[in-house]
Amino acid sequence: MSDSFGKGHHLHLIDGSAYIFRAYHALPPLTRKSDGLPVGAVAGFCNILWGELTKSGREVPTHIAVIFDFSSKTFRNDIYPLYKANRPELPEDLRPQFPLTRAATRAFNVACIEIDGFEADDIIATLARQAVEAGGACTIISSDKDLMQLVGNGVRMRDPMKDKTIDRDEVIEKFGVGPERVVDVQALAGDSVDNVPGAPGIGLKTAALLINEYGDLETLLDRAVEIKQPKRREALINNAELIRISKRLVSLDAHVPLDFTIADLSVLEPEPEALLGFLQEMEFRTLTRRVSDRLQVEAPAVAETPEPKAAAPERLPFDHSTYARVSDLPALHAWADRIREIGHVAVDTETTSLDEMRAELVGISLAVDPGRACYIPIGHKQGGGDLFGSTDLVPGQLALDDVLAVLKPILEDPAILKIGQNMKYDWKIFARIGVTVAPIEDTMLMSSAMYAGLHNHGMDTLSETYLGHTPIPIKPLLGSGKSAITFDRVAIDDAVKYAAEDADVTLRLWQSFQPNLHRAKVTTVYETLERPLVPVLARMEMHGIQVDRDTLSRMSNAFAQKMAGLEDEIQTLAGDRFNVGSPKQLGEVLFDRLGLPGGTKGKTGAYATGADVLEDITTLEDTYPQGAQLAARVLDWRQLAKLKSTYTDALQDHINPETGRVHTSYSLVGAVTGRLSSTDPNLQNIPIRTEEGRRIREAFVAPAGRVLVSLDYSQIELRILAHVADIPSLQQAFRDGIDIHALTASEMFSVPLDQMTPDIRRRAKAINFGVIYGISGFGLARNLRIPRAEAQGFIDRYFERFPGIKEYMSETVKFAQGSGYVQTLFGRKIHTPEINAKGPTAGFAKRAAINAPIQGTAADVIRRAMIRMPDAITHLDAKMLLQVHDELLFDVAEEDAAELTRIAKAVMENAHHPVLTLKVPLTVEAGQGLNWAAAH
DNA sequence: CTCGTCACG
DNA sequence: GACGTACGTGACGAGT
Repeated sequence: MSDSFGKGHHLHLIDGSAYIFRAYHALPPLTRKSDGLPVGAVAGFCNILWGELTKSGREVPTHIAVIFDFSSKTFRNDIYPLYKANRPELPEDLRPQFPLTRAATRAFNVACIEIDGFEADDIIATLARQAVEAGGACTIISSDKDLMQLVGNGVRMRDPMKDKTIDRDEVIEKFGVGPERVVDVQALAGDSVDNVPGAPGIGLKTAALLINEYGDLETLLDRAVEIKQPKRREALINNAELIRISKRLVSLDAHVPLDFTIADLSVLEPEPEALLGFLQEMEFRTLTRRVSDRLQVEAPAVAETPEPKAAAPERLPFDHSTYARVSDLPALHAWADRIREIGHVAVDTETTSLDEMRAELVGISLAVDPGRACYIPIGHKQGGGDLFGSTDLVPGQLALDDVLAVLKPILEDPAILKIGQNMKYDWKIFARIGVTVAPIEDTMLMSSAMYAGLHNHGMDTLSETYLGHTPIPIKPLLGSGKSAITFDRVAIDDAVKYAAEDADVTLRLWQSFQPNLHRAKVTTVYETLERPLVPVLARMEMHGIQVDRDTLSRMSNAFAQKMAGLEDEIQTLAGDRFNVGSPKQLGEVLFDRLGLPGGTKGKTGAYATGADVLEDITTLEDTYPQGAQLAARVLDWRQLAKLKSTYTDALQDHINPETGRVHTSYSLVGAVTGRLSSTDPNLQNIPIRTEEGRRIREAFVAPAGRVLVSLDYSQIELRILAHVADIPSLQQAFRDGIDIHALTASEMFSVPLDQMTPDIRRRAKAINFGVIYGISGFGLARNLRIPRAEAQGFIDRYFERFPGIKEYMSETVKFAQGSGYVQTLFGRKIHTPEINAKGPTAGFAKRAAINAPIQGTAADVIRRAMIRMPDAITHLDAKMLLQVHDELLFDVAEEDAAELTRIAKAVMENAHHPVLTLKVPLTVEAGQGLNWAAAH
């Protein structure tokens, strides 16, 4: 501990107010159980602060402080009374938490600083300056752009949420100028959130442009008359005083009088009693446990303190040395006995591959109580991973058959719960050796039901977030790259620790999640939409779909030839050889060499060359014939390159040599809305929109004597929208089976249905989709390639015709802002932690919040259909193969095709019953054929 | 390992 | 006359 500050020392300054707001908006409104005191923001604040204090790495501070705003009135209000005048009122349940966050900071034994008349940012500026002048380093932990002017000369920032360092480069990326000119740019651009006026009509982009051209703000104002654009010139000349005031508002005061020195801020260990006392008073169970765990480890003297122990008696630290290795049958039977006694067990399998269809079982781990877990090695091999690793088994392992003789009855026992993290994986591994695991619990799915939108649901995240424990990483065991080994080459002693810990973590997560599932009111979601889908998906994946290698291979060759031809043409047009697949090189050819207009560089400094850009260039035939042709060829080449690399080439590699079929893997938690996602390979994005791409579906075939049947929901999201937004005319149209886009067009543009033109219908269709996505004038304008004003006109008229839509949108956003989540009609929750953010993030969050209930309800509907499907079609020779969001694909014996279509259609159309009655019918369209293209 | 691009609903 | 925007995904090649 140091009582000075200077060279070699490192000061961390935490922007406390920012923490509070992030914490408040990121968490559901938590209250203290005993008296209902709102403490959500305090809880989040403590979690972030504790994370910051226990962070390990090279950037460990020697000195630290949390800085807060004292009040909303500061010296800036004397300069400009309207400063921050349009800030929304503080939420009622947040205000009382402010003093608590100060108390929390002190409880963690961290200096807590606030000074009347100054913003936290000024104090941070002052301390950062002093730190650098004393020869030390300073890291500001905040993502506030107003602090970016301080970066440089030994001062850096770190965004605590993204854990991203903000250095000079990031500042330039954000403001277009270095830190020393940031205030000039801010003074010009103003800030609507803080009510800094700036120059009217000048935004960040223009401001940076001007400052870069003239050097600094004063020079710019002096020479404003030279500016060519009349609007800009007038804006600067007429508002010079306002701009200077703005600069004073955004400039931080680095000379705030302080009654302490940096030396007083040295890092101190928390006093266990004070800290645990505070946390217990707040009734933060998890954090109390986590802190007491940690302090016991680091400060053994505290272990005797009886208080914290009593607070979390059930919590055991993770101790890898207690995990058992099971090498003989008596030991295995002892574990089996304990499992039968308590009726549940956490299970995890270790294998040689992440691909369940090729993975070989290496071992099984079991956990029965927290801290009580074992690993049963079965397939570990000799030879530690060198190239000539033998195929001899390591001695001292039980044989698979002997293990299964004991475990199969347990794994299939309807009275014993099998708990896993991502159970679909283990289910498939066991299924391949003849064991059908049931009933199951899955901590990953529980997390997804409770916390979708807040974080991912991997075991590491869950363990860190809810157990305060970082599991042993797999990387050091397996290595990486060329020298990577498979799990069967891992030393058994290491494997025991790693594998048993996974089961232990899973068990503890399950215990901690159980009560929360009810509290979050998502038990039904978990039990009816998540858990039962596991065996359904596992069977679909294992069955796979037949893909014809020859068809793909022929297409690959044809594509390669066409591409070579196009490449020649492109090189000729360009006058030089370059890599057509490189967007960077292509951009240089188009915009530098050929001098085409419209070249815009993105933030990485590369020209944008996306399809929309290239399409615009193709229209310049008269002025730039060469460039227009080149762009057209590149578009063709790109399409072929995509089809070849992603589909015709890659799919061949995914044909399983044993089954001759392609086995995708669905993720139940990949999408926050509840949609599935598909990987390795992704079979949910096989081409269909272009004729050339569509032919790839001809390679997905039915075996001899069978056919593929495709059933897809017609307009399911629009139907759900018509229901939730309660639009009678749209609902009636769906009931009458009228073309919904044509009807929309007719209502909006007052064109009778029998006089509808394809173009008007196309526009209405774009608007209908836009609404589902949280429409904006900008987005629609870009999609339809029409002026923004016209697009806005369409939207206005749409809202006029269908007022329920606007109401739904604002109600949904309002709900999200109040609660932090939105819900589907089946109760699935999707959290929206960014909904109260400021800036462009808010726009994203709002649109996502509008879309999620619609997309999510549709996802729930097809999940329900899939779960019911197997029982509905048992009497038929048919298999469900694929799901593509609103489509199910079946493989069925020819003679059963008609019956399957009838039944599966009925299951899908009634999937929402009985829990939900919609004011619109759900309809399903069917097709069948010998391949997927023909079935659609 | 990130970015740009593009395939799907 | 721009803070910046349609929603949700996964895979590939290029380039760092």
